[in-house]
Amino acid sequence: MNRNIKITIIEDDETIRNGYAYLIGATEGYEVVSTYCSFDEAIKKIGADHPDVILLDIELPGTNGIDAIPKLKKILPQCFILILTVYESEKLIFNALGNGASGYLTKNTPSAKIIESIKEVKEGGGPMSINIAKLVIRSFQKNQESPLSKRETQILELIGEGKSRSQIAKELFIDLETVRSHIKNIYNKLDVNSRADAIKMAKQNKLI
Amino acid sequence: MNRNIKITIIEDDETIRNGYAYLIGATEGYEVVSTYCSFDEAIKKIGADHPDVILLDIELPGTNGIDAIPKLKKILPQCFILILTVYESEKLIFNALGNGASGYLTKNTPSAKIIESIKEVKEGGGPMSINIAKLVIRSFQKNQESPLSKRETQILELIGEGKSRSQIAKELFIDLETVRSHIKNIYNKLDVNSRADAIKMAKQNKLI
DNA sequence: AAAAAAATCACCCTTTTGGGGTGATTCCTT
DNA sequence: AAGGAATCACCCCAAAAGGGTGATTTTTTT
Repeated sequence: MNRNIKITIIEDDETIRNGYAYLIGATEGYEVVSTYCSFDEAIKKIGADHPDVILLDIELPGTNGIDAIPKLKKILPQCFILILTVYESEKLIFNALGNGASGYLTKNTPSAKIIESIKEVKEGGGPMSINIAKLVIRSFQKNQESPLSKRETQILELIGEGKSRSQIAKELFIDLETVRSHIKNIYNKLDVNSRADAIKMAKQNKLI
Repeated sequence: MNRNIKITIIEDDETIRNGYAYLIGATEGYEVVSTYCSFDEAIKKIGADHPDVILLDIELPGTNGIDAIPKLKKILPQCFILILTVYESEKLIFNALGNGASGYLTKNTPSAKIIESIKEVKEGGGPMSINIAKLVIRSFQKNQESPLSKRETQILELIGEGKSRSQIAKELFIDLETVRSHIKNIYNKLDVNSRADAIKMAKQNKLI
């Protein structure tokens, strides 16, 4: 017989916390080993709980969920962290994933799906709600009607990699002056006058 | 009654092409309006087909699938493109999504899932095979055992945004010399001696 | 409490880079 | 034939980058 999947819930809203705990605990094969109302509470004892999966809220009193992720990972490196939140902000999601979260579910996710996601993540899959998947895909989509020409886009990409004019010139087999010329045109088109601003503008408008 | 979802398949392998065409065509609500064995063939006539969804192979003779995406999008801006391939390379997937593909399915995807994905993408969802989702999540995960300190990582990130020492100093409310010092330490730890190399190394090792 | 690591600042030095201006040529594509 | 794209040239100067060396103060870890 398989061991139960051990789950810890960190969520400040008591109703939601108890709701999830009941929901998950009532499911065959799942076991809620502990619940906490904040990360700062959790950190004291969670090491002894050794859960397989942590359901982590983002908006917590004290240490927020995003900052909590790496600290939890440090104590429980093998543990999978599932973010459960109402927000769908691009930055938040990417930060959470970047910090070591294994998945991201919004709170409107049906309970069956949450149970399924816990199992998925435990087995090495990457659960993402359809909304998150959409967001991620959109975040990759470049602007199709860029004001920049192909060459200009290419050069802006290299600038984004921190390369100097001369490095770019070498890489593209063109003259240093040509690179300068392209950069001037880029600055004109984007209405900026520095590398940092050009990169910022380009990323905002998904030109690179 | 709802209109059928119109599908075009661009795939060079005849067996696979016909297989998919049969499979999809036999499904209620789905209609294969055309099939092509290459993008260069397709481009001539696909405008008149106005499909809702294009199943696009990556490894095509002539123009490859990745380069084909923006060109297809230009002719059929409303059309969704689903990449169907054997490869799961990170770069390929991100390029495809960046060029305007709406989803990505590997060829071992069960046929039922393909049908479902077509519908999903048509309704604005973002279909991603579980493998792709994993890949995307992994691509966001930063290296947990970075040799760099927090401050160093932070500064390296700003360098990645093309910011100069003085800009970084202002942003972090520290002295220009301190920034220099951090950068020197970063260079030492990463064993590089330029911004571009540091960024490259950092991205390779997912330090930023 | 001691040791190690991280973060802070200082001043030496030289070469490279960056950004602005202005203009010209060639090559494609429309 | 016109316009955009890509190429190259030369003017200018201030700013930035990179290397070296060393020191102080916090913070973290042992």
